[in-house]
Amino acid sequence: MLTEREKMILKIIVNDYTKSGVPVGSKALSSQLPIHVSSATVRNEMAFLEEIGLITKNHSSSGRVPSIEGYRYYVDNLLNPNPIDNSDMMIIQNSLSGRFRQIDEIVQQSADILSNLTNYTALTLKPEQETTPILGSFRLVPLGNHKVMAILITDNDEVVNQVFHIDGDLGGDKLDAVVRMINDKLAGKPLDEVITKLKTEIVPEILKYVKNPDSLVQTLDDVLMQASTNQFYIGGELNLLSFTDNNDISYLKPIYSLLNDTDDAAKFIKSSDNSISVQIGPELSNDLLKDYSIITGSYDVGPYGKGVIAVLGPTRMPYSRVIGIVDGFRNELSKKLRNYYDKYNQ
Amino acid sequence: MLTEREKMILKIIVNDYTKSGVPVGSKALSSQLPIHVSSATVRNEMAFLEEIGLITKNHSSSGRVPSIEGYRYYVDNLLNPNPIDNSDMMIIQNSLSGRFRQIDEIVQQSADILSNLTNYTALTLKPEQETTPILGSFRLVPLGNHKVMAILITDNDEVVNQVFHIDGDLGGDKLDAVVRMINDKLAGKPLDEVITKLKTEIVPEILKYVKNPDSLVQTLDDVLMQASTNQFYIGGELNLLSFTDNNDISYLKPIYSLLNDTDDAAKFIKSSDNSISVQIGPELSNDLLKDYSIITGSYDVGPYGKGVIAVLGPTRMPYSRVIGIVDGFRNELSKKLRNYYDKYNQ
DNA sequence: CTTTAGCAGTCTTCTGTATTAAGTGCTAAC
DNA sequence: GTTAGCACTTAATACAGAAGACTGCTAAAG
Repeated sequence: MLTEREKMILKIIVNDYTKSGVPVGSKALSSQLPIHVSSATVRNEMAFLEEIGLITKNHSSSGRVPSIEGYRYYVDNLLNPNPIDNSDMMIIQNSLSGRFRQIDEIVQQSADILSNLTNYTALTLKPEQETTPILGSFRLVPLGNHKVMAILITDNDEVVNQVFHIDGDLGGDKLDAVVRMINDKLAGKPLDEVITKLKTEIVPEILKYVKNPDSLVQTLDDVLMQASTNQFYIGGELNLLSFTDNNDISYLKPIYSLLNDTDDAAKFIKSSDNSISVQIGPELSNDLLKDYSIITGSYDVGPYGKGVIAVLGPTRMPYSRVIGIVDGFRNELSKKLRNYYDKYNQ
Repeated sequence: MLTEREKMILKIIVNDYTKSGVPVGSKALSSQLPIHVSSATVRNEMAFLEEIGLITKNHSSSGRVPSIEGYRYYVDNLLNPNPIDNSDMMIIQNSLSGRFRQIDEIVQQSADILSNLTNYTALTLKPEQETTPILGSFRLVPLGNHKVMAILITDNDEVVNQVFHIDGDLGGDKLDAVVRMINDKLAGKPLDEVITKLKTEIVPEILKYVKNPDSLVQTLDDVLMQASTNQFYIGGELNLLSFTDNNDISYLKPIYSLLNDTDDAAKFIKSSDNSISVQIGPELSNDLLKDYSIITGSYDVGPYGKGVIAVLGPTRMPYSRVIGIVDGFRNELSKKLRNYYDKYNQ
């Protein structure tokens, strides 16, 4: 347990350092403390904080910077989240107030807004129910010229489509028969079950109608996969450049490919609980991200599931400001999306 | 008119400099010349080449680098395009040999392959006819739950779709009536004409069937716009970082937004003629690109129009190698796409 | 027992200087 | 026309010294 004064000192160190990026020394610190103590006293306290591992120094005569444990202590015990700026809130509300045709658009745009507000990189994940989505219905629309569009609709408002070509002639009535068969067998079933049944039950049936079902089956598989993997958006990727110290391309490339791999990236921002969580550097257990922190906030669309927004920034980021923004944003987004769902999905 | 020896010297300067990035001096140059002359002689020649503006130096005692005019002379008169590597050709053929469902996929993937081969940034444009595309047909597919998908098919194999919501109830028969009306009036007409007629002729008609046609009309407009603007793909955006000297984010950001603006970027790679063209630095007439060159090559899909592939690299890029790659690539792509069209669009 | 002033010592950063290496231009001889 | 030789220019590198920012420790004061 730290004394009040030690807490104050740690707090100022974190605040100063995240603002300036310069290690903070005893003199500057003592002048900022609300109680009057000399720099020598502060030095004693700092020596103690270093001993217990909350701060470190770069070399023997430099100021101190927070250690990972120091950040953790700060985030858990010291930080009081800045309430979000009025102007920032206006920006959020304005950008979310436009017309949207699909959830994807809102969630995608959210990534851009969030990255603009923070000047970091933002990641957003669409709302998702606890259970696997359920196949609503399935369509095949002939477009003429051997082209067919496959459309898949899930119970959570997701529409996935893909155009493919079919060899030989296939009349609209045959397509209708295939569609009826598939819907009879699979509508109302969870997608993972649909995926397995596609191979075992559907393919043999399709053979009755279509001679060469390869492209149809492949397309079915594709749209199913697309509907069942969780969609993931990134905003402000370029900002990584400005907040990474090591401005070296060979260093950044693997980070970019990490971010663009949906599965990998999604696992960093799956927030366990209901609100805001902060993961700092090594806590992300990926060596590439050891100098970065991720702040995740989940947003809640009631019966339609939960989504996640997240900000990726340097470990030395102004946590209280960013947490305030993420919190404000997730609340607005929840509101907006509930509205959207209520309007169209009664 | 330059003498043979002057040409050789200029050629070696460009070759050396594009390879190493280091200004080239008289001594290194003389040792590379096929005829034996002393460095002093070379110095005399270089002084002349500088006088007529083909090379410059950074400071009074540095080696020489090609000027923009020097590059231009080299590209126009000196360069003999490397035939493409066998291994590179294999890579191209392999990546283009997979199954593709839509043109977009091939063209998009081409940008990635091309950027990988060159380590620069690649831009690709879909094939386009000389005349505006023609509206093939138009569909509205009810998806249930107030959702409707609009699908637009053009005569050049383009399929554009968008989901929108419709207030109130709108039975399938009403939708069918709207679709029939639109197709009757507009099918077979060029898209630009369709766009203007949408507002004047179609909207009043739609009002007969739908009370609140806003979202429908907006969607029609969107898909039309999407189908009539030329699609544009970028590969290897990140490579910009590694070949830009000034690794400064504030310098790169405007370039990225320039590249991501379809209209702006497309105008740089509209190639006038039928083959390969090279635009060097200031010739691009955009100050942001003054240190970059663009090599464009058009590919030809016969009656289905022409597309463009392009490579964006630094002015000091190995032109002969890159030109070889672009040329090899456009030939393969032409073949592949003709194949594709022949197969499905008889 | 805590706080403080003072001071020696450490390390970074900045500045100026010297040195080296690469390359040019010019001149005079071949 | 070509070449050798030399003086001159500039960038890059290395080094030394000074300044500045801190720390840790000690000893005195509260």
